[in-house]
Parts: sequence; structure tokens; C-alpha cells
Amino acid sequence: MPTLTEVARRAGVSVATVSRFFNDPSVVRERTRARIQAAVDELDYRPSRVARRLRVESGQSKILGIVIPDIQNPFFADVVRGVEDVAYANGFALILNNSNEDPDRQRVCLETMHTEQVDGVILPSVVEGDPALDRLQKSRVPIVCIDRRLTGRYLDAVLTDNVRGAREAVQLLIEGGHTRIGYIGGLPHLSTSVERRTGYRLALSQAGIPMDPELVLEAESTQEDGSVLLHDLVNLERPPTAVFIGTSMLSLGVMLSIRALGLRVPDDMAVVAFDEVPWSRVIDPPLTVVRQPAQEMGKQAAEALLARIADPKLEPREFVLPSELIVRRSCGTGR
Amino acid sequence: MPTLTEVARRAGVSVATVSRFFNDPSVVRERTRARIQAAVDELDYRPSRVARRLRVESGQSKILGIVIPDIQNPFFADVVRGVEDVAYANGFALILNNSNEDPDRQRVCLETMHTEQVDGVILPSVVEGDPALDRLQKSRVPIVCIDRRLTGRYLDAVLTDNVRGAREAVQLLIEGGHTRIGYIGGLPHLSTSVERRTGYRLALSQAGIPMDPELVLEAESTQEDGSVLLHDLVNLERPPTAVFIGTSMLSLGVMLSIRALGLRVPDDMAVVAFDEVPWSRVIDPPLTVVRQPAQEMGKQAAEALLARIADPKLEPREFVLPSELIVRRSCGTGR
DNA sequence: TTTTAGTTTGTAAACGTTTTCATTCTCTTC
DNA sequence: GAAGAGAATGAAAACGTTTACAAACTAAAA
Repeated sequence: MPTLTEVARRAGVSVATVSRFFNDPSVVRERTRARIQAAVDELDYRPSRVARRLRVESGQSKILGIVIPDIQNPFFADVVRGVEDVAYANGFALILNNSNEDPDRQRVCLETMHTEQVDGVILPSVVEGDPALDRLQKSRVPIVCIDRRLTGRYLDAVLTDNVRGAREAVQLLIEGGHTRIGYIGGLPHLSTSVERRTGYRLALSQAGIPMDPELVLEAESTQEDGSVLLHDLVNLERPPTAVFIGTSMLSLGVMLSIRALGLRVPDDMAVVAFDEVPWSRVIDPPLTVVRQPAQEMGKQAAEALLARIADPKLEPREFVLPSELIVRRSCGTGR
Repeated sequence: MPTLTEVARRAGVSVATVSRFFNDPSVVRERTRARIQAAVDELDYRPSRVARRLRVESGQSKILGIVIPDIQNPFFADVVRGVEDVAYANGFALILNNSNEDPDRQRVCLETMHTEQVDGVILPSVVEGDPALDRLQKSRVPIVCIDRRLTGRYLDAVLTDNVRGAREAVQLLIEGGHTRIGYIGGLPHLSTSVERRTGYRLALSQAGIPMDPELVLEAESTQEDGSVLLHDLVNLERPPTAVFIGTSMLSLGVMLSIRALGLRVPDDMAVVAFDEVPWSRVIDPPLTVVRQPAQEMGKQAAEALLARIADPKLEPREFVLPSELIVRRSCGTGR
């Protein structure tokens, strides 16, 4: 790789001038600019982002970080896509890390972000109580959360109204005449799980339906656990006639079990699930879902982050994007 | 952020010693080590990866790059996951870029990798003829391709045998008694498309079935295009009784159209598709697929890359992983 | 022609590490 | 106690940029 110095020598100017050529061409005279351009072309030179990053003050590294729980979950893939697009459009690179919902791994990821001197980080579904998060915040690295709010922290966040989304979903089932409605959700300590369960509870109480704890089941957000939990529901003495599912991976397992048991959807079991995914229209019957605008959330988070990088004194904001209930046949009332 | 110098001052040693403390603790005396450790703890110091990267010779940056066409495609998400796991296990960070199959954007992504001084890059489904790729190769940045071989380049590559996978899939349909078999595939200039189409052709000719160009349709790998192409197939004067689909996104659209048209799978139309995806077991009927071990491919690619970084003189290797035909009901012979 | 103000360029320090080479310690061994 | 070898440490240059400041131009005004 050629360096600034070589370009300068070749163009017969100082390194300072070449540097200016790249950062603010307007201050270098037309004739000089041409000479430098020629040298750059001949050497096929590109400025080193690394050297630049070392020198420049924070906020100009032109690199963002994102730590996600699981890139294989379509929700996060969509988020990343949204972030990526904004980053790319603004000349920012992106460091991505997969935390796997593992606190240790998340800590390492966050430390990497720190020591890589990113200009800011985006944290979808971050796990709370991470010392690396404290350090990051103490170093004034801009942070934007997605999907989960952090208790007691003062940070930008892009959220959907999980409570409301869940409540509307369950209301739809109630309107369909169901009174025994199950809930299958992700791990109960995650803020999204809490909120979705709350929505479920609210809808029931609003309709005067007593909540039966038997009907509330929670596990990891995997296809396997979804299968198991549905079996558990069905094996109850008084099984539900409908189920609300908190995550897309769980819903895959649920649908699989329902089919295996020979139950008909929605007649034997009506289904509404969280998260629109590529396959919701294709499985049979098409799934009624609460759609979170994942890509849009990623986009907004990235934009909020860039804004904060540009002006660190900005007051933290929360963006709550509306979720959308997409009614399809699986709940009995859809087309 | 505290610096090496501050740690050194606090511990009463030189920066050189502190540096050694981190890179090869065995050469610093126990007593000194303790003093440094104390200073590190008090200051909560972490070495800057950026400064380190600037100084160190190539291959020790401890950061890898990956440029993928589309993170929303589950195949690539799986690949990224495999890469990420290996990178993490070896203390490497990962820069991820989404090229969107857009040559310009890919060029920018590759240049970013270069100027970020990554130790190596992984290129799943890279688009050919990119000048940035030349530069990268000329600078001896280790490269490992996934999924596509680059014509006329001498690079590591991790592949599945697309020809064979496709051929076996189509053979299965032929064994099922089908003689008019359609092909719906991705854009014809991509190497994977070429190979899968070749497999299709081979299976037919091997069985003595003449190839009808009418039955071969190609478009972008999206759900929408899949829908359209299936309609086209069905509207032929002599429509096929079975179809082989080259990508998972296309197959979603195909299944949707089939359902919309009221056709029964596999009776009216038998289906085999490329790529195992979370939903293949859940849609009705379950889909017979050619599974590529995506995550494993990412893992192997990352390992090959690390090996090449450790020893750049290694002869380029190609790893061909077997694909697996997972037979389910959609093709008529599955369970 | 000289002055002046503005524009353009150059010099050199700085960013936070690693690493070469030289120096100083610390033991053995005589 | 001196010599010598080996271990531990330190000084300083280097990596490739940016930037504060100074210097050198240029053009307009006097």
C-alpha cells in the first residue's frame, strides 16, 4: 500500500497538502489538486482509515458497531440491513458482533467496539448489567438501543410498542370468541418478553377474562422449545382454543407441533404470533402476525446514532414505532 | 480512555514493558507484572486495537472482513454466523458489509476492507471483475471465497457441489415418474445459477429426457419473482408436473403461487428446492430441499483464512462440502 | 513599487502502540 | 569479590495520518 508521504513526494508537495486534498479539497489550488490527483492515480493510493482513526478526535472514525444476539433471527437480520444501509450511505463502516445472548460474549464484543474506537454502537436487545456497557457509557461513546430499553440508563432507544402490539393481537383472538387463550413466549427476564406478556394480560383483564397461569409458558426462543411448549398447552386438562406466540422462532415450532398433532388451524387452535417473517404468508394457513418494522428500526437507530455523533449534547430520545397487526387466516377472522 | 503511557507512569515502568506485559507476559518479571496489573486495574485500561493495528505488520490486525450480498437471505446469515464463531474464538473482530449484489457497492465495501487493514476477507458469492478485488489481491490480502469460484483467479474457496446437488434433486423427481420438469433459478450470470442449471440439464439428459427451453426460467432471487415464474410455467401449453427451484427465496414465491392457483403439492406439482431454511419443515407439504451446510461453510472458510494469514505461502485450496438431499413430502416420494 | 490581506503551502508534533537495540539488573561461578 | 551470562528493562524510532502554526506565495490597493 502506498502512503500519503509517497503521494506527496510524487506530486512534489507536502503531506499536509495531500491530506487537505482528501479532507477539504476546496482549500487546495486547482493546479496543485491536479498534480495530486495524478499522483494518486498513478500509485492507486487510498488513505488508511486506521491511521486516520488514530489521529482524529472521537466521532470521526467513520465506523459504527453493532452487537446483536443472533444474526440468524430474521428480525435482527432486518435490523442489521437497515443499519447497514444508513452507515453505507454516510461512508461509515460497520463492525458486527454476535453475542449469542451470552453475557460473557457480549462483554467481549462491547470491549472490542470500545478498543476499535467506533464512533458509536447500536445495541439491539442488549443484555443488562454489563460492566463493559458502563465503561462504554462512561467514555461517552454514543449508544442507541433497539428493541429493549435499559432500566435506569439514559440512552437513545428505538422501540416498538410491544405491550400494545401484544394486546391488539390478543384482543383479536378475544373478538373471535376465544376465552381460553394460551401464551408462549421467550425467556421471561428479557424486556420484550415482559412487555408482550403484559399486553397479553391487559387484553384479558380488559375483557374480563381471568388469567390462568397454566396457560402462560416461557422458554428460549427456538423452534424446538416452541414445539415442546405447544405440546404442554395441548396436554392441559382444559387446553386453550387459541394461542398468542411471542417470537417468530417459537411460532415455527408451534405450527409444526400443531400439524403433527393433527389439529386444524384456526378451528382447533387459533394462532397469532409476533414478528412478520418471509414465511408467514406461505405456511398453511397464513399466519396472523404483529409486524415490527425491523429494517425501519435499524434505519432510525442508525440515524439517531449519527445525529448524536454529530452533536453529543443531544438529549436522549426514545422513538416508538408502531407495530402493525397483519390479519391472516390463522386466527379465524382473517381472509 | 487511558493509554499505555499512563499505565507505564503509574506502574513506574517504561511503555515498552507494559506493551510486553500484554503481548508476552512471560518476559516480564513477576514483581513488575503485579505492579502493571495493578495500574491496569486502577485505570481500567484496555489496549487500543487501532494504534496496535497501525504499528503491527500485516496479518496481526486481529480483524477479518466479510462482504455479503444480502444479510436477509438465511443462507448468508448462516454463513456469517459460522465465520463469526471462528473469528470470536480466535480473538478476531469482524467487519461486515452488505453489497446488495451491486457491483459499485461491492467495490466500495472491498476498498473499505482494504483501508481498514483487515487481515483477510471472506467473500460469499462475490461478483466478478471488480477492480477493488484486483487491488486486494495485489496487496496480498488473504481472500477466501464461499459459494462461488472466481474464474481465472487462484484463491481459496469453500464450495458445495452445486451441480451434483441439483442433479440429485432432479433425479429424485425423475424417479418419481416425472418427465416434464421445470427449472426456476436465480440470475443466469451467477456461477451458482450456472452450476445448478447444469445439474438440472445433466439429470435430464442422463435419463434421456430432452430439455425443453420453455421450462427453464430465470430471474432475481426474490419471493415476487418466484411467484411470477411459477405462473409462467403453469400457463404454458404443456405445463410441467414438477419443478426444481434454485434458491430459497424463489421457492417461497413458488409455493405461494401454487397455493393461490389451488394446485396440490405434490399431486399437481412436485417441488424440490435449493437451500434448507427454517420454514421448510413447516410449510405444507414439507419441502424437499438440497441442503448446503451454510454455517459449516462459514466456519471452514474462516479457518482456511486464519491458516492463510498464519502462513501466506500456503497453496490455494478448494474445499467442496457435500450437499444433502432432504426428502420430504413436496416431491411425492418423501414422508 | 510597496504594502496589505488573503490564500495556499509547508513544518513538525501528535495520536497509542510495537519493536530494535542498548543498557542495566540479577544471578552463578570461580 | 569479580567476571560473565542471561534476564529484564528502557530509549527512541516507526506506523500513516491530521492539524496548529508558521511561512511563502498571490493579487489587490496604495
